[in-house]
Amino acid sequence: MRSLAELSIDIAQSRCNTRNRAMETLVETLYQRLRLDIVECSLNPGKAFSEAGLGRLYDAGRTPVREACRRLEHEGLMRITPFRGYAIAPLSVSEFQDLEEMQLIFEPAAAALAAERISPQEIEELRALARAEYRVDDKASYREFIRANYQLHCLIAQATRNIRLSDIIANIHIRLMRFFYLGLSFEAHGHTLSNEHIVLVNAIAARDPRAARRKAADHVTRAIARSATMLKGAIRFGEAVFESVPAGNTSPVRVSKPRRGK
Amino acid sequence: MRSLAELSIDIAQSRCNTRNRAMETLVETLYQRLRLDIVECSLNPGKAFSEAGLGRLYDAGRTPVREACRRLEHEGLMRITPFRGYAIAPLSVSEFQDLEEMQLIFEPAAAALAAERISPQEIEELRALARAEYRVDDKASYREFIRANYQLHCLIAQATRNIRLSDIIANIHIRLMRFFYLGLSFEAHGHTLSNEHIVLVNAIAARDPRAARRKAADHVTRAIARSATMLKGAIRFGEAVFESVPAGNTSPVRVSKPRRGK
DNA sequence: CAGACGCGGATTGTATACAGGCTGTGGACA
DNA sequence: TGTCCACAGCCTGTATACAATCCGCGTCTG
Repeated sequence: MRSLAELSIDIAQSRCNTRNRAMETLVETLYQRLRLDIVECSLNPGKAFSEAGLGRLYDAGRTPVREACRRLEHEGLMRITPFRGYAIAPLSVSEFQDLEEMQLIFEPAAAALAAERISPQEIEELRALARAEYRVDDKASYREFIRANYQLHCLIAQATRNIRLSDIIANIHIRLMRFFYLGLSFEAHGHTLSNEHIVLVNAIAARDPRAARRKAADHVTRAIARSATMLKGAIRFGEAVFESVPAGNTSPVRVSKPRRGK
Repeated sequence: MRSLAELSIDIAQSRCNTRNRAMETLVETLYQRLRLDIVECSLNPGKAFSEAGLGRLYDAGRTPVREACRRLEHEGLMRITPFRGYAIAPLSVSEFQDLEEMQLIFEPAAAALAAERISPQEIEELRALARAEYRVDDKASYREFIRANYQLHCLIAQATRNIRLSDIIANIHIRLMRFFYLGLSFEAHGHTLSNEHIVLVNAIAARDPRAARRKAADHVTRAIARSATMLKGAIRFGEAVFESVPAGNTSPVRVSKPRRGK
């Protein structure tokens, strides 16, 4: 199994393809680290921060923090309130539903395009990724599976040869990963999903766009159905909080120390 | 006909819905102005700039320029090369094709969703926008039509009630507008498109998702077919340049004054 | 006691100073 | 004459200083 560091690289590599070189500037590294921590939920959704606070946490100045956070905001991972402060973007049921709705639109289309344009070696990579399963009780294998799932879908998106489309799909999956990392399991058994993946990859490998579209649609539809039942138990006040968060730090308002007595 | 100032507001209002208040900070105004100038191509595609140069142009410091440009880069309107400089994102045939491909995926789906969720008064707004036509020889009416077309499609996207999806569709149209502003006309006569819009809006107003999906698909398909023939005359070396650009300023490399003689 | 007002403190927005990187030019050398 | 190397200059990346903004609390007033 791969290490966490490699995972960071994996996620990093498949991000916005428009930027060519990476990991050379402070903003870039900070952005990568923050993104990983947000996606893996080591930074609790909804948690509030100040620029200086984040700077202390990640040992960086305010300027890089600002830039990295601006980028994360644009990707939906962070929320910025002008003159107020920063907060890790909270996870909500409505966001989850929006993302699933988009998946239902994008993924079948992407699969169809990929079936027409994918290269032989990409097909091999896809097959390898589709073989990934996980054991229900093994936390590590589950996290590994989340990564493989992400890579699989990103690879299909890349195979469309439409960079802009690929970026958008990758972003959707990045945002979805937070829900999975927080414990929203894909399902009770690890091989059903794997089977769906294999069927989808087969259709793409056969270069059959119509079949690929249908299989992808089936896959997403079933995933939505599965998560729907799971979400019910996790709803509090219309917002889904999948992990206990210290009450004082959930609100995106100012983080203020008690005023000093005179 | 509305003024240019109002157009600026129109475009501004329908941008990324995640940010609530606008036009209060320097970055925000600078961003809006830059965006408008890029979309309307008063800043030539491909033109290179330095932070200080842009700052002089728009009377702002380097920090706001940086932030605004970063945002524009993320939206595909600007290109940043680390340690090198900034350039207005060039227009390429491949970008145009990518955008159209995405339109073909998103618009029918959005139309179908909108048919289910749109409100009565939004339908009225849609009808008003769909009535817009343009006269072939009237530059002003053409620009007005571009704006109406943009608003129409954005309104449909908003009616999906999926903010993330709506943002993405709006971005696609913003990027497409540059091509139109540069002179890639929609077609020879102004009413064919209007007719397509009216048919589409009718399907949405009838709350018929299947019809809406089909009409939107037809609309986009025809638009692609129309633009395909027009593009042929505008291709130079694989990159489309629809307007004469001073040769010295097109390349995204460093803008450097000739070195001072000793 | 309720509501309005003003001040304090902390935080973000912006400008500016400093450091590091990249490119182009000019000269030295083969 | 062609190639390589080093320096100079400009530019971006980052840190820091100053200004503007907002919130909370205390106080004052009715």
